[in-house]
Amino acid sequence: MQRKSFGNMQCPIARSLERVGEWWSILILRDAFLGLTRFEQFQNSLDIAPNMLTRRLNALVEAGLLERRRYRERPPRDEYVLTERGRDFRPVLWTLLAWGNKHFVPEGKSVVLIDAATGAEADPVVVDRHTGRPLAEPAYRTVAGPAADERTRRRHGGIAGAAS
Amino acid sequence: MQRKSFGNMQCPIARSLERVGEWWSILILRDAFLGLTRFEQFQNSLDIAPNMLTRRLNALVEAGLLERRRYRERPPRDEYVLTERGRDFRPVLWTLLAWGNKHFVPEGKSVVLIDAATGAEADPVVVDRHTGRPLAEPAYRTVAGPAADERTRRRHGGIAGAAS
DNA sequence: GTAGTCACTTGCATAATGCAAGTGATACCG
DNA sequence: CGGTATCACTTGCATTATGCAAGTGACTAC
Repeated sequence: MQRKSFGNMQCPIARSLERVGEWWSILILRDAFLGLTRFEQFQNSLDIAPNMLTRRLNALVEAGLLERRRYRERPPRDEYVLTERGRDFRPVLWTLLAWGNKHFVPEGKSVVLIDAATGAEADPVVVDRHTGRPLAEPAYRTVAGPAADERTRRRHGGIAGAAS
Repeated sequence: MQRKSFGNMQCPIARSLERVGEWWSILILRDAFLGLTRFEQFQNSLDIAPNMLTRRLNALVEAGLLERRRYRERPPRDEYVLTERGRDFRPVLWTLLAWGNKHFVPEGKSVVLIDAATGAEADPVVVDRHTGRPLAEPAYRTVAGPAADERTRRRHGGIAGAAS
């Protein structure tokens, strides 16, 4: 009985989770954004068992989020650096950070985002790039796209561009 | 050997993952945002085994993301509706959607966000609420907050407001 | 030549996940 | 009244995944 795969679902959220949805994966990415690159650094930071770290790093490399790069020949030592695909994951971390800070830190914030220029705390919001308006219902909603199959189309109202 | 908990880590991302980081949880939330409320609806939509669905729904109720509400007395039947905490999770789904659409849908987009007023496709970006500027490095970065412990402070540069 | 660093692997226990099947209360049809 | 259907689950049991502890191998530093 293997864990059911989300990879063959059409939904882009499901596809994303197929890559980062496992225990530890997102925390590894978080640390990669903080500048960690080496096995030992991740292990110290996360307090994760080495076999788990090996599996997750391999999976993230496999998924194209991290790149394994040799930084020393003898003995052979690799470091793990974010690819473009990996770096594009950053907005997800920002929204997770904001959500966590709002709901799960009763003792006060331990990590905050700041504007490096002013030092002021930043508050991440998701907006539409074109209009600049904050995404919110019902002004914005998800619809089935051009490549949607029957099941997806049934879930959502109509298809993009064909909204009455 | 139980799965290691992220709940006692200070990081708000880890705290968040403690609530939604399990397999299926985020997809259940996705469906809740699409308007699904009942056990059978989730089961049909997700193609998930009923015992798994029971466990995840209970966990999400426990974590305060969903609320169990009786909609019929005899036989007793409950529906699951998003709480405010659950609704606040929406931005995370938007960023996951955008990331998935960019990287994992070679056959074309199946789900897109649209501006309901114009029908135009929306492109989610994360900005600072105060300045409106897109979050990006190095203009914005995470720092240890007021309630940070030693470990957190070591990971990040300094503390908020104390940036030189 | 002993100890330390670094990135792992191996062995084995426990937990999580998953399928299949069953349960119980009720409604609907004939 | 009997049979089928709906709905939200449980229970049983197999298979993975996760995790700790310990070991390995190739060096480097003292």
